[in-house]
Amino acid sequence: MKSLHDMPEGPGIARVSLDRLFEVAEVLGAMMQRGVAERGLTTARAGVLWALFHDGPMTQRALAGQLGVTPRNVTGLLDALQADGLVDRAAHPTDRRATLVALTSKGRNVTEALRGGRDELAAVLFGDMPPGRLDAFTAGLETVIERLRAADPSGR
Amino acid sequence: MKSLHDMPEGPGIARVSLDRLFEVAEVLGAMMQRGVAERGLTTARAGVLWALFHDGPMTQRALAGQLGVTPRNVTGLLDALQADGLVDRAAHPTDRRATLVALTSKGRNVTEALRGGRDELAAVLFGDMPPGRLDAFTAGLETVIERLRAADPSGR
DNA sequence: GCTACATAGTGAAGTCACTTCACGATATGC
DNA sequence: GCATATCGTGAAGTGACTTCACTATGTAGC
Repeated sequence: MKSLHDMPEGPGIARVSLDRLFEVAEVLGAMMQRGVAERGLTTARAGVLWALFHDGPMTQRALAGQLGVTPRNVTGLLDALQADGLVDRAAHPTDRRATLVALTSKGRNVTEALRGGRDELAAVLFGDMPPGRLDAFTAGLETVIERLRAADPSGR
Repeated sequence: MKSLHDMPEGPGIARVSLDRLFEVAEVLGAMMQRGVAERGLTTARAGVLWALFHDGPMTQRALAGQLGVTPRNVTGLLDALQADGLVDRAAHPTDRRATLVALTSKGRNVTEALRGGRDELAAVLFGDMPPGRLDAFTAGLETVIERLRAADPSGR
């Protein structure tokens, strides 16, 4: 009676592919962290800027939901971003408990620079890849994402 | 004079691909963290076990080099792993300054379970993919890794 | 053999991302 | 008008890191 674990060397090619995937995740994470640090940010703080950039001003609670972290954590991240003049906390027009968080113009500039960096990286990585191959590759990534989310009940 | 940043929507498909790559990195990271937490570990501690599992007993300094962190940090990680009975610190046979770190049998069992989980995940993700497609996908990943490392002077 | 210098591990102190819990201020349903 | 849910934040704690200083030991060079 052979189970998965009895295989002499595991699932072979599939295992190598997964290892490559982990490797990409690691190197990409390191690269992003470095890019973001160059602009005086951390990945968590950059995530806040990114969310505000894409979805506009928001309540701290909404931001917490968007980022998948606790509201308390958002408070801390915003304290730092506000100290750097990248975001602004304003009174909510109708709910006096809430604060509306928005990017300052400086914050918008920084985030646009971040986006520029991402686009440059995309060009370096994929710019010369023939469309057919790139599409296939991206489809593969999407399949992986899908199955990963399906396999993980903690889904987000 | 058009530069990359003047493009109305950026590099298009390439940008989407990179976003998918980030998404994979994120979801995969979350999944690994969850899998490892199920066995009472953290990703950093699991990394230590993994290194010892693959390369055998090692000096703390060597471990630090392998993991790309400071020796001081390794001390802390090992303290936790030792408290859980997963690793063992023994005197180095020839250098009395150094300690030789090795997996205990419990540590080996846990690490083998981790490996089993990885193999199962690999099977779920790639088990049913036709070899040709899988090879192409993995080659794509390797190209990405290569270029990422080339683009990052901090290379590891 | 002894001095000079490099190296192995760790204490002390600090940063950053995160959490849970408690609490005051406000909104809201009935 | 009052009970109750919700918004943000103080307090306290964890885990992964870092740098710096220090002790104990190895290793050259003379």
